[in-house]
Amino acid sequence: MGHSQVEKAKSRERILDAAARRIREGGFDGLSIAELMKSANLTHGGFYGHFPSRAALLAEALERAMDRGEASPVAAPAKAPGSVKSIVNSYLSPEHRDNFASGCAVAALACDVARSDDDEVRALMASRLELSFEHMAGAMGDSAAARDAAVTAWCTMVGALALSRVCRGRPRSEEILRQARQSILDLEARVRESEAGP
Amino acid sequence: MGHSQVEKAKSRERILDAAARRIREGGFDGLSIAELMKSANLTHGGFYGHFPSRAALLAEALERAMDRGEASPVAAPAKAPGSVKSIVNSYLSPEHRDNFASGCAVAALACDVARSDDDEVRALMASRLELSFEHMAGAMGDSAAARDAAVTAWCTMVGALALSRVCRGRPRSEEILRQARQSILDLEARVRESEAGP
DNA sequence: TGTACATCAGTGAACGCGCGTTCACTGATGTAC
DNA sequence: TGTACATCAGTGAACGCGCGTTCACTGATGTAC
Repeated sequence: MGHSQVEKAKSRERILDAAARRIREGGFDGLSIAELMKSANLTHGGFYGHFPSRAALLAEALERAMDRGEASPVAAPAKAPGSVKSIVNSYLSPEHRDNFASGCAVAALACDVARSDDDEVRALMASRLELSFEHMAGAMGDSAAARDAAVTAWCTMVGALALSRVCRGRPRSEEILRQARQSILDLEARVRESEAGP
Repeated sequence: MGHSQVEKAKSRERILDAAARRIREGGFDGLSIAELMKSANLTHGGFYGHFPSRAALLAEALERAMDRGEASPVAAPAKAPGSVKSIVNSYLSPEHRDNFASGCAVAALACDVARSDDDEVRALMASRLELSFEHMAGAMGDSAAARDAAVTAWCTMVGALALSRVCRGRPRSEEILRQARQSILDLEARVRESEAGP
């Protein structure tokens, strides 16, 4: 191939998209440069023409994973606010549970990021979480109570998706999703009541 | 050293305890046989006198991690039931957040187990989760509503601890713990009301 | 338009390293007499 | 009690392997004239 900046940029995008999917499937440790480059139709040696190191790629791939995907908590704020019901119905669905690669990066990687020594990586997820909290607070009415409830709702959603995945193949897996959906809708109802009250 | 069955069993315990701590700190991928054996004051070659493979150790280490530790959701059922307040106060504390090695294995490893191909590993966490749900249901009054709420409470606790760890060092980290504690206490209050009602 | 040259994205062999695992050996302990 | 032997938990060198990373090279494309 010749030296087209456009072509090079496209290669970089392919690598980054593949990495963003792969870390959600297999965690940070599950990604190897050779496999990654192969899945982007390149050979491993070319990697360092695009990224300075594996660690630098992982940080960028996490960012991409958090910005992409229908179920991403961060993709949502860009869209119309949506109802709490539509949020929990898509987030806490069997489809999202079964689809790691294009699902929520927080649910897929929270444990990995939690124990990461890399401050950049933790800061990145922490800042995207703030956007997710805001988005949920908006869907709940944007009151003070809504902003508090949004944090709980996110904890419940992330925990429920992870536990539901652990239990996949058992009836409990669906029960977890259903319970969490209902609890968050109840939570919203109480927030709205307190809003309407004195 | 001579061939004392007792001494060998003690070595095995040291290896297993060290492994149970290490996987909670660094995930399954963060454990290497050589480092593990060194931390148990042994050399790496002796490992296979105790376990048939790394994978077999990981399964046993996860089991141990889930059975041990003050904050473990599974250690709790063995103790007196305890109040919901005492459970959330210890589980959702900064101390638990900062202590991976002896903390809850679910919060530390849910993402890793969720994506594990090893059915044995997922089945193990799934079965211990059932005990945890039962324990929480008991603390909430053991009604039908309590059993439902227990599932939500666990999702919230696990999610909150993981997200709080991601945000460590930021004010948000403590806010997450506080919000989750309060929400679970609110949840319990509503369960008790429904119990006392018609 | 056609030729000569420069650029540089991508190639693939090679590196040092740490990993999980194997195995011949060691030497302290328990047992037999 | 003392000696000779058997046991076997633990040792440490060695293995093949895949990893992240480096680098001399290739060859298609863009540019200059």
